[in-house]
Amino acid sequence: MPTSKDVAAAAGVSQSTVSYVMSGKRPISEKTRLRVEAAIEQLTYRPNAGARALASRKSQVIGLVLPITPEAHLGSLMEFIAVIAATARRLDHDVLLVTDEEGSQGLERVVGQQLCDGLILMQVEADDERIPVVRKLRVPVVFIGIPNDSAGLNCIDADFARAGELCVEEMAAAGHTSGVIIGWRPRLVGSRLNYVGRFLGGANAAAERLGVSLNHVPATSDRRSIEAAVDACIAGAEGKPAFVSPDVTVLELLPRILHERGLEPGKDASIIAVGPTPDVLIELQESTVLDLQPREVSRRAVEILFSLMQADRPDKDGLLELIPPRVTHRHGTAGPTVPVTQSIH
Amino acid sequence: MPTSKDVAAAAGVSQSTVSYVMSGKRPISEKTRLRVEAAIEQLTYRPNAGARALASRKSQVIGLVLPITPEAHLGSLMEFIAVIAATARRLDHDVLLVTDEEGSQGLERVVGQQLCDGLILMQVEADDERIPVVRKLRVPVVFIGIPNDSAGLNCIDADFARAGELCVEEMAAAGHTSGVIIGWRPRLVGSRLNYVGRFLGGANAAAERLGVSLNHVPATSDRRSIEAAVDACIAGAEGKPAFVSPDVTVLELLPRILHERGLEPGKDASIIAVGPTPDVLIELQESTVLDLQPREVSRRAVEILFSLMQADRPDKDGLLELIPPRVTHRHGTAGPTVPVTQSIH
DNA sequence: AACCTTCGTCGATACGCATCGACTAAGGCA
DNA sequence: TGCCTTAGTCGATGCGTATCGACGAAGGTT
Repeated sequence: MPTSKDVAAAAGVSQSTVSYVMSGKRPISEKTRLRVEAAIEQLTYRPNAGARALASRKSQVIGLVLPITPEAHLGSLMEFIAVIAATARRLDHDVLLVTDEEGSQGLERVVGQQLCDGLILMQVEADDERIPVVRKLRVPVVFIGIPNDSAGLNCIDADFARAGELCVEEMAAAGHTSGVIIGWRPRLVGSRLNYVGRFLGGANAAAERLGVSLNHVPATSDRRSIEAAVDACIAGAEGKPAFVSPDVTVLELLPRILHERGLEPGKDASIIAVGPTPDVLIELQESTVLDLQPREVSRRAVEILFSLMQADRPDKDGLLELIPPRVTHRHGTAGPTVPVTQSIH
Repeated sequence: MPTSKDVAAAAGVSQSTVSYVMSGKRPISEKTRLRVEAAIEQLTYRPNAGARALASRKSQVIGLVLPITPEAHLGSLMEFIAVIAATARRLDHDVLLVTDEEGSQGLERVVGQQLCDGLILMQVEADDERIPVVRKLRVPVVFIGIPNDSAGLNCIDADFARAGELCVEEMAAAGHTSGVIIGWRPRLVGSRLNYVGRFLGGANAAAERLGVSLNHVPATSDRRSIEAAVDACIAGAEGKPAFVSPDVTVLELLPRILHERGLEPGKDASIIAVGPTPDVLIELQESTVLDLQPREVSRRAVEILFSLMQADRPDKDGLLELIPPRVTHRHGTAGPTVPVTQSIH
């Protein structure tokens, strides 16, 4: 493997000049720069990451910490990861995977070894056991998710409370006076991931404010219990019933179930989908869609981390950023149509 | 951050002694070793990864290369990643994520920078464009997936051909003379990921050998087209029909569709599930299940990579390892039951 | 008794890069 | 003309670790 010394020799300059050409931290004459760049090209020189990290005290790597919990939806996790990796690369950094087999010791290890210049923590729980560890770390950390005590921490997430509000506001705007939230799976509802609670909190507040009667049942993959929830809502509804759900299976079944009961979505009843995956969307017509913008959340997480890494004093006050959901009204009858109208509240 | 020098001072030995205590590459007296270990513990010393990599020419990191293609099922990808990361950690290495935004240049970069000691490539296509690049790399590489020309490469995957065979053998053993494979999604069938073809090849060969009449249709998420395939199979079947599918949606719908037609799975018809996810399994009773053992594939990929990394001369002949599927016969009527009988062919 | 081996430790060096200080040449200003 | 600044480059040093050679001590062999 060629070193910067080899490049220097090939270009007829000193090693330090090669370094300054690459970093741009001192002025270099056009002529010299071109010679060095040509030598780099010709030798296909790549700076040795270890040496660079040792000398500069920066690894150019960020750590991505993922607890692989059973309640997590692995597919959506993967989407976050992809965006985080791409964004980091755009900022000339790589991503180290830190799974939580080691528990929070893994964090201490990768930071202690100086493998990472910063961390992004995913699947943050309400009372996350990693928080006390993080507070002692000497590198910036960004949480995706909002723990209960977020003081001094840098957190970002989709604004689930606002999403809950929006669902109810949409209902009210469409003339509904009652609706049901067929929510997340029971094990998720009971978990320490608090976004379920944030969503319901927002929804309930809006329901009270707008005079909408709102029920909530957890989702199951069992058709009969979904049908029971639907029927209860229909029976209890004063006017047209409205259905809110973030669950893939529920969203797939809902149109069929409503159809069997002689209700036409978009006319006799409303469906509001929360953060659906693309394949659900294809079949979900005549509905309102809340996009929770996972890609935007991921992108911002990386951007925040970088701004912290560049800051001189990382002892900031902490930061809480909530990405607002996007509301889309879908019309049409079949095929992978695109949204027709879109309103941003 | 404490360094090995600090540890040495605290223990009253030289820095090199600390190094030898950690590596065990030279004999150290019990007494000295305990003193050094106590100092390490007390200072919470962690060797600097950059310095270690620089001096030893090993980064203790493996690169995981994932093209984030739309046809990939992100959830199952994530399962591979989790197992790979855990296995690597058990072997005292970390995992660097290399997404394919940079294309195959990303491989050259991470290896050129000596960020990784080895690579695992996922989502390997029949005629993968990364292959020529890989052949020039100076680090060991393991492919998960089997390209058409695998000569000199180290490849591992589930044995899809054998899985296809097994499906048909299971049919024949259960007395079926005809069946249908409701396969993967069309965009996957048409993609360059060749496991679909390997599966069908194995199935067709076995069908011919055993005199089973076999059809194949791609899967869709559209219930009507699935029903059409089922009806065609029922109509064309001489005896009881058999249904094979790897698709989540199809497997969820199949029992219901059969039931509507008065057929009872396990009695009047057979369902063979190929590599289903846990949530599908919960509802899939009275069926035969082929576990493609993704965790075993991931684990072996890492193990093979390590054996290559430890080998002195990496210019081996290449290696092709296929993990046999596991066949399970499921009985029972409801709930997350465990398999009752299991046969390994 | 002379010699050889093994054990246990130390000092010195190299790994490849970033960075600081120093130096020269050239230009600006009085 | 003399002084000061800036551009452009080089040499030297340090980052923290692994590893090689050397060395004394202890034990074993003839």
